[in-house]
Parts: sequence; structure tokens; C-alpha cells
Amino acid sequence: MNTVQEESEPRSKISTSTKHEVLQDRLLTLAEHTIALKGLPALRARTLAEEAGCSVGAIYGVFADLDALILAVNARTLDQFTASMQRAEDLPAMAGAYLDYAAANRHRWQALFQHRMPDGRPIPQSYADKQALAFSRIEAPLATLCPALPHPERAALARTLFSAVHGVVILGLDEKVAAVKLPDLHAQLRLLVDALTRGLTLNPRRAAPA
Amino acid sequence: MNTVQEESEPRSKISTSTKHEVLQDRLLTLAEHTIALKGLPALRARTLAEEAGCSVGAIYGVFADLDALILAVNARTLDQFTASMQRAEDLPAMAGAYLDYAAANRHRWQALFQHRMPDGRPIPQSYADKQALAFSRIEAPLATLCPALPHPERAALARTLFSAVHGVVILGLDEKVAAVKLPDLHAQLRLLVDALTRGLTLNPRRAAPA
DNA sequence: TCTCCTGTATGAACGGCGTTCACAAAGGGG
DNA sequence: CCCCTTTGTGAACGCCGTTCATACAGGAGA
Repeated sequence: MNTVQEESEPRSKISTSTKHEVLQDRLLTLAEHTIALKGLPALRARTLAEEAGCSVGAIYGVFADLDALILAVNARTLDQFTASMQRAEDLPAMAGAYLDYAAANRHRWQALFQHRMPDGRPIPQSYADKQALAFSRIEAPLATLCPALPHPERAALARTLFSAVHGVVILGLDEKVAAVKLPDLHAQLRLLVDALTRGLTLNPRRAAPA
Repeated sequence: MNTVQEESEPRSKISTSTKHEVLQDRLLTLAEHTIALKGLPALRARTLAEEAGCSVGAIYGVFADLDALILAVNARTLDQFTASMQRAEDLPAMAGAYLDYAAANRHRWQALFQHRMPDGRPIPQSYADKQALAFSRIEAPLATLCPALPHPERAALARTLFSAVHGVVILGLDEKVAAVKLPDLHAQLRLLVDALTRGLTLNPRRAAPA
């Protein structure tokens, strides 16, 4: 059972620290793979240890518990997700990019929302920051849409638009509610964003008569 | 450990069937209570059996497994939810009613979306029917909004609007993403629905230049 | 080189979960 | 009154995440 195939720098004192990081990275990558392939519920401590060629206990020398590992995977997913939205600059493109990422990485993306903290433990700050970053990316196109809107209300509106698109994507991809074909979902998102754009351009503040 | 307090009709052959149904109803009600109070993850077979004053095995004489029980609770929730949306007739009122129900019955409502079928077992038809009924309620106000839209496209749009509102509610109530105050959520929903209404009234089919 | 000695890896063990099943109890029909 | 079917029981099973006494490895000092 030789677990470690190669050690880059066995000499010097940092080798222990390096072994630590090597195992950490390996566990992260394997967990990422499992979640991407079979979904978050398929992640098991024993299976992961066997895949990594280490003991179950070794996992807990690197991560506090499986939740910490899942959070680390989700953080990577958030990074990857934000990066894949980088190209989109207007709202329709962003909605399309959101859907495309979610559809292409269904399990990884679902894991972001499936996972709950045990008890009522708060999420780490770095994770919350990544989430806020994803939200804030929508504020830019909103600024050109409604230049008159002050910042806090624009941030709230950005979160609302994000949430609306999120709803269409999460229910559309969820086969429990109603699995919809990907092109149809794109069309529906387009419809939604276009209507919203038109409605917001007309008058950002209330205008409906009844 | 006398579990049954009273038996309405102990005589005649239907008494066994009645005992069956009495236990079934009691388990359902207790499970409902637990989910409403502590959330879906707090539902445990042993705890439920103790509360119901029966053995763990008795549960499996009434329900195939805990998933069947959860599905039964969720079906009741769907009924209750649809009933509470009955009064709302236009889109803003419906969105508000949706938010109000979800906020007032957070755990029950979250259970509708938290629960996943094990393996890839399909959901029962009756459950899918109840879901479709919830969707179809939005089609009526849509008909007055876009009378020109043919039926299949109107149904798709109804699902999209439902999903958009759902997204705002589920992310707004989720403290993991961003807990928002209830009045602010109502205001945001109002903003969203008003903008959508205006945008759809203008031109249901695409009109945006760029 | 031999000997500590310290810090880490190990995997059997623990408590808890959903689910099952050999067995006991009960209740109507001959 | 007895039998036989039908139902209820709870210890046991397998799997889960997590822990901890123990074995081990590997550098420092003699």
C-alpha cells in the first residue's frame, strides 16, 4: 500500500508541511471529482480515504471535518464559476453564462446550495466574500441600465435579479420539479431578462397603475 | 405503553384498516410537527416511533420508508400552500402570498426542495400533479396580461415567472446566502413583478434592440 | 551507530442512522 | 377452546462521520 508515488522535496524541515499540503490537495481534488461526478451525497469519508490511499483518520488531520472539506470544494467551485462569468458583460449574457455553467457542472453547482452547516455554525468569512463577489458582478450592467439608482438600492436590485435568474435555473435543471430542455431554458431566461430590462428602463421606480 | 387512546369502531372487519389509518395519520401529524418545528433533517425514525408510542418497525408497516412519509408530509404542505394562495388573483398578490407562506412556514416549505429521492426513484404521480397545480394557478393572470400568447408558451412563461419569484424567496430566506428582512423582500418582489409586468405588457415577444 | 523522544498515521471502536426480520402477541373463524 | 393468520416488536445489521489508544517513523543527541 504505497500511497505516495513521489516526493518532490524529501529533505529540509518543510517536508512535513509539504506532505500535509500534498495530502490536503489530493483530498480536495478527489472530493471535487466525486462531487462533480456523483453529486455531494456520494462523498463518503471511507471511500475518500481509500481513493487517497490514506486512513480515515488522516482526513481529520488535514480538515476539521467533512463539512470543512465540502466548503473548500465549494469555494473552488465559486472561483471557477465566477471566472466562467468573467466574459459576460450585459445581463442577458450573464444569465446565459449562469445557466451554462450550472448545466455543464450540475453536481458541483448543486452542491453550493445543497450543503447546510450542521447546528447553526456560521460559514467562514472567505466563503461569504466569494459569494458577495458573485453578486457584485451584476451591479456593473445595472449601473448603465438605471444610472439614477443610488448604490444600496442598486445592490439590492442586483441581488434580486441574480435570485430571479437563479430560480429559473435551479427549478429548470431540477428533474424533481420539472426538467426542461436546455435550449428552452435559455429562451425562457432570455424572455425574463429582456422583459425585466424593458420594465426597468421604462421606470426604475413604481409606475404600474393598479 | 398504551398507545391508542380510543378506538372509534373496534367491531367489524374494518377495525384493522382503521387502526392502520389511525397510526398512519398520527405518524403523519407528528412528522409534520417535527418538520415544521425543527426542519426536515430533524426527522428520525426512532424519535418518531417514541413520540407515536409505537415500535420503529411499526412505521414500516404503514409507510414504505421515511421518504414515503416525507413525501406525504410534503403533499400536505403543497395542499396547504396552494390553499393559502387561493385568494391572490393578480401577479403581485401571488408573489406576496408565496413569500408570506414561505416565511411563515419556513421549515415546511424548505422541506419541499431539500428532499431528494434516493437513487433515481421517480416521484409519485399524485405529487407531481399537486406541483403542476401550483404552477397552473399563475396562468390565469398571465392570460389577461398577454392575451395573444398561445397556451404552451403561456404555460412555459408561467413556470418561468414562478421560478423567478421562487428564486428571490429561497435566496432571500436562506441565511447561508444572504438573510434579508421580510419587508425588504416584499419590496424587492414588488419591484421584480412590476418590472416584469411592464416589460411583458410592452411586447411579449422579443423587442430589445441589442 | 544506537537510543531516545516527539509528532504523526493508523484503523478498530463508538454512537447514531434507516431498515430488516425472527419472534411474540393478538384476534377472528371453525 | 384451539388454531392460524395477521400484526407489532425491538434487537440486530450495515453504513455513516468521528475519535483515540496505539504503533510507527524519523530527526537530535550521545
